[in-house]
Amino acid sequence: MPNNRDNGTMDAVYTAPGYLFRRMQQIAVAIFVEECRDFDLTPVQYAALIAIRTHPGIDATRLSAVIAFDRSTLGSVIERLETKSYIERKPAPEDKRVKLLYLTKAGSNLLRDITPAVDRVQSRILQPLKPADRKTLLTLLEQLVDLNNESSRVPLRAEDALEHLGRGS
Amino acid sequence: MPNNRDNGTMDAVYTAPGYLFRRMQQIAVAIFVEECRDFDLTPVQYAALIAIRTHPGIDATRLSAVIAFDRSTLGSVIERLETKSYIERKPAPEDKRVKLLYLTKAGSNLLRDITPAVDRVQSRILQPLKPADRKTLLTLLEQLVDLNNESSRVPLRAEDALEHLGRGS
DNA sequence: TGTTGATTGACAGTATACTGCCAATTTAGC
DNA sequence: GCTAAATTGGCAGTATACTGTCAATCAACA
Repeated sequence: MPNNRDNGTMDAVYTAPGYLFRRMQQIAVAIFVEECRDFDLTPVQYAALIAIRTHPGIDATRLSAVIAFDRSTLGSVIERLETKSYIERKPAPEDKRVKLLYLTKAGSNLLRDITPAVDRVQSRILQPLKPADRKTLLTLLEQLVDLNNESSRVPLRAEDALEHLGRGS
Repeated sequence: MPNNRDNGTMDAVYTAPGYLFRRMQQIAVAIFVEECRDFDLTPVQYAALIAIRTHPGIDATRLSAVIAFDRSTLGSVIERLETKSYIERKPAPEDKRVKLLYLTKAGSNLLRDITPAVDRVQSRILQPLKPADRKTLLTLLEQLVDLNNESSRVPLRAEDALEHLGRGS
């Protein structure tokens, strides 16, 4: 078999940034699931909980902007978090359309308990690299995500949450 | 509002590798969809087609190993590709369990036509970075995916396809 | 003030991803 | 050769993601 190495077009797939980012995302999720098996929480649910803790009383639309997750997807995420009693959804008195999100005590406790596991996740993802390379990759990755923000379907708008808080206070 | 900058825990989310890889994957998919709007093809379907072209007569299980996609997921991907007549599924004569995958003429033509768009996708993903940084990031990313291969739910096994070909020839 | 336009949350539909489970089939061990 | 274990593809169930659409509601403007 002389053509073991000339899989040709497959190499183009294996070295394409799009393919590599997909693989890394899958790997990161797999590590998260493994480390957090004891807690009934997914990566997206974790990010949502952190954002709600940081911005108590945020609504779903603003939450989606703050963590850059799709608003439609977030609907079911919020529903699951509410079913598990980690958050509460209260109608806003001054606007009958919006529902304000608050962390419950159970949600707060969960975040406290899961933090060490999540720290291990982030550490394990980059672990195979040399420390200097980890730093380099992370810096470039942050830059790239930021510079590509507008190419995303749901660009990150961290300020929107403050706008919202400005209303109430 | 004095605490604009101390969103504290959100910064931990924004700089976490897991979060950044998720964002980059979403961005990469968004760019793919935009560039390939004229073609009825998703990133996963594209990778599957390339792999089938490279390994004609591969079966679903080996295909999942060659592109490192989940076998269950791949079932519906293959079904969609077959519905769109880009591939054919033929029963293997020597093993009644397996169904062999082949690219059709339409699939072949599609790959030929879509290639420039896919090249633009890969180029656009890294475009915001300086050329030297693109190379650095890509190299580190390739290393990281390779070193984390076993942490993936479906590790890449490029050789399995050759094993399979060894049977028939 | 009354209508238009925007916003919010909900829903339907499609496409990954992953976990399990299952039947048919093949292979391995005895 | 016969049974047990492994393989293959399919299916059900859950969880992202994204596209649309829709009704209720609010805001802005004529």
